[in-house]
Amino acid sequence: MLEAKNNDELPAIPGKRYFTIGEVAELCGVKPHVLRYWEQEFPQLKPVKRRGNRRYYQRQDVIVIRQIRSLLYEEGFTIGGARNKLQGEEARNDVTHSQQVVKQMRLELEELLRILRR
Amino acid sequence: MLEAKNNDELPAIPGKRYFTIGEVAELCGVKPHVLRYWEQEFPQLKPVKRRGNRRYYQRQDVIVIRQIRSLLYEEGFTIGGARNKLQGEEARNDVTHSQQVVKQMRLELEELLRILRR
DNA sequence: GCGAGTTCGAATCTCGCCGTCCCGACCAAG
DNA sequence: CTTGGTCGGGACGGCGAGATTCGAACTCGC
Repeated sequence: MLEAKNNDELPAIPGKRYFTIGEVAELCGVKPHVLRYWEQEFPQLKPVKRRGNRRYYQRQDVIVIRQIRSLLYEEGFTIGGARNKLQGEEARNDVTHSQQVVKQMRLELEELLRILRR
Repeated sequence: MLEAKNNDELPAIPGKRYFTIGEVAELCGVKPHVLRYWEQEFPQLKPVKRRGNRRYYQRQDVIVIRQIRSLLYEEGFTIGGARNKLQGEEARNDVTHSQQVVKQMRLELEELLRILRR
């Protein structure tokens, strides 16, 4: 399991469509049971569920989880505060969200560049 | 004692120089023992003390306390989070930073384009 | 300068947020 | 079919953020 880290140090999100809870846990540095708990606390976190109620997270979910993580562990919000903040955050001029998007985009571009150079 | 309220509904700060802890408690809707507790938690909160270690708050202190109150009870920060936010709350020009990032990205994209054209 | 009310700090107590642990059962990939 | 990941749910726990209690020291109106 990943150490508790700054959000910036988390790995790029691989280019696949779906992730299991364990993969997301690795990607976000948050344990699976915490992910299940957050799911109860954040209405905006709703992974697809399939047979046996297994969760399948998409890239967007991973980004949301990283946002939550950042609000809780870096900015120092309570869960309620983070929930409200996320809620009222349809606003795309939110800085941390933009940063996330920009960062993710750059990572993908870099990977693309690597592929192109072969 | 004042009800738990939105910060906006708190009374105006009277035009005097010094306030006792009880007055500040009224003015801010926060109990005296909480004010003493916050004093341990927020280095930026340092009322003058006089004979018998009695606290005398100035208008500036009242304003700081209302900020803390808002961060904790309205925005949903933890004490640590509120402390950091108060701390780093200066000359924080996020907009220019984002612009910086976007500009950097465009440069990278242009380079990518150049590579693709070869 | 007297007495009612306020404030002092330190220690102790409370409560619920935010997980943690454990469980037997279920599921997916090799 | 085996192995290891995942399921929900209930019991458990640390600790963050106050709340309470105390006797003593102080302030202020009269």
